Amino acid sequence: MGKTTLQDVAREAGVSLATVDRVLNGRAGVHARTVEKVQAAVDRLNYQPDRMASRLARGRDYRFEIILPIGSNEFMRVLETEFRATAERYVHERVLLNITLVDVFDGEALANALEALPAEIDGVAVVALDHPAVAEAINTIADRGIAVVTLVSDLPGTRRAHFVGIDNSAAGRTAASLLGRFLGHRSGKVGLIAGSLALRDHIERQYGFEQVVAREYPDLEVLPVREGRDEDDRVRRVAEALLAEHEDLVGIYNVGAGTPGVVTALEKTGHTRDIVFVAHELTAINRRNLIRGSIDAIINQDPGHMARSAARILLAMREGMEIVPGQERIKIDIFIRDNVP
Amino acid sequence: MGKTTLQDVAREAGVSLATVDRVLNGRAGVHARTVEKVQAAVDRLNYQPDRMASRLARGRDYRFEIILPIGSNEFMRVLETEFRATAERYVHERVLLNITLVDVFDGEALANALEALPAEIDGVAVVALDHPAVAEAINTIADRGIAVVTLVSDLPGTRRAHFVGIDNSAAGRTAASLLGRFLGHRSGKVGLIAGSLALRDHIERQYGFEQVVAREYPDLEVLPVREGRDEDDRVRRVAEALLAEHEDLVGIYNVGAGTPGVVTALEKTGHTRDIVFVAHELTAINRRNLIRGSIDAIINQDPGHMARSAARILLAMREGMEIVPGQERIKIDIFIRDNVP
DNA sequence: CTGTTAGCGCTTTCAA
DNA sequence: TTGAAAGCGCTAACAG
Repeated sequence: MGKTTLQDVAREAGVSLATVDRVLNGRAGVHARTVEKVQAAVDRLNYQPDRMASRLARGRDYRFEIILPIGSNEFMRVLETEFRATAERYVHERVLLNITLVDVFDGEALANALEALPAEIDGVAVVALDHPAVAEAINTIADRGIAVVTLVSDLPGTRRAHFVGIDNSAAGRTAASLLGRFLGHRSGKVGLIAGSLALRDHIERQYGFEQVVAREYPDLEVLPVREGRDEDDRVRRVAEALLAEHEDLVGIYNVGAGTPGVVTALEKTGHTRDIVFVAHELTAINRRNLIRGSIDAIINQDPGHMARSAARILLAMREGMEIVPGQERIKIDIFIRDNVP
Repeated sequence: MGKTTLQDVAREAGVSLATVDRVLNGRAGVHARTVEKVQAAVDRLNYQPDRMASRLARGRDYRFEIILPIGSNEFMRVLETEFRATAERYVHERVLLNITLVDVFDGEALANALEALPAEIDGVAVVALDHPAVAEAINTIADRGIAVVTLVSDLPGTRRAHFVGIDNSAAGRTAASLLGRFLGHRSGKVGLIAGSLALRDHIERQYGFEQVVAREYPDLEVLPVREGRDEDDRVRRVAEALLAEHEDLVGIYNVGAGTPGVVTALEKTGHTRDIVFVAHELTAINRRNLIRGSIDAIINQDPGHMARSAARILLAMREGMEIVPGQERIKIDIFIRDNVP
């Protein structure tokens, strides 16, 4: 029961309301002995603060910064839209979400954006590139007392408090399973296209994929990964090269964005039926291609879920809720032709 | 901005706080002309109530009833656990979730349980059987002013306010796609086992399944559905019969619960490798069998998500938020051997 | 039918 | 270093 209130604690500790508030919120200027007395009372009564009341009384807004990749990557655009929707919902609860777009493929730029953040902000969610400058920037602002949450692509080893995203190794393993089973033990080569080898989520997917192919589908040969920068056109050229160079290509796994590029390549060369193509992220464009049959399966991370989770975690950390640092795993959805929403 | 408060509206309308509160919460005893004045002021100022403040001030608890099937159906037990967890989280927000277990396969019993609900409760979530008595009971309590939400299995045509669950036709279609593609165009018979033909979710899955097989996999013959009552033992016997009667059986789709029964049948007859088996609900037991290879794919509805959604909707309806009556679609998750969590 | 008033549990000046 | 008191936006008696 949330029955015990601040009042009860104050009485029990023999101090005033304000003092209890001070120790509970770690505000300075309280005698060590008093702190202890209050702590003891809190424990004894098993006091649980009422967040509704506290938010009401505070009046001030929370400010969070969301840093997303700029560019044509459709998934990121959807994610942005979801964050805007989340922001709207939260506006009535006194929390402000500000969205900033930066070039994530440029480590220095990302690091600068991070360090340029005003000191008053309460937290930041960022799609992180695996670059030394970025890691350093994250540590810097984390030390400044800002809660940092990595989004989509993690940066373990830094002092980020949380990661919100899918289990990318599992996603890669799933891609391999799907591709392998859809192929029905045909043998041949499989091409992999990633956005960048400095994007940890892509690398993890690749590892997961290769691991399952090695174990379960030894008749398949995984070609060396190529980079497509998550841009349709660049990805298309990579796919075309793959198709031209390997006549025994039986499958393609697009690890990152730019799926329409692969579709174009497949269509132009007339390979939509005989090459199994597994992609990521269900966007409007991918959805259409899935239904038309140019994509065999899509492995998805739900952008709405991610945006809401990130906002919730950022807020929870600021409100002093007990958040176990670590990660919030967003579930993987799989779409095949007949279950697209 | 949620800047405008009740005060502002009161001033603008030239009435008191209490009167605004009355019209906003639809309480009786307000002159029609006053109501209009207030409404006008609300519209003019685009007033948005502050739910935190209102919950704080109200003090009273909301009471919701959750009615779930009793029995060994593991998915339902997990759903129950999730509801208990949700209840715990909500206790600090002044909402009480009470869980009642009934035999859902017994329409009369379910209807009685529904009608026996105390009049003071604010809402109920129920896994509905497609039975006339149940439909009537739902209408009765809905007319009594209680918000009714159907869970997992819907009952359209009644005055239930909302349905929380997956798109079961899509689930059935997905099962067919997976089974068909995993079979790689082998031909033969496919057996379907449902819990009961009076469970609408099972029927919808069956339809979706048959539709895709007819359209995409004409070499597959879908056998008439059989009922397994969602009980492991009964399901096992049905599966054994299927196996014994059709030597050209190539696939099984278990539409409802009782999946361990199918696994046992498959193992005893040595058919774990050559028969493709698609099941529903990722529970601890199913998970193990998936990894061991006795199940080829699992289509899941996330019980945690369902419990949280149901609670949220029930609450939102009571707090007068604008909830579009209809359905809250829970996403379908697909699990295959390499992505089980 | 309508207004006044006292809180809900917490934060935040402002004094002491 | 601590306490008293005034709200935050809303609800709910209780008067009028």
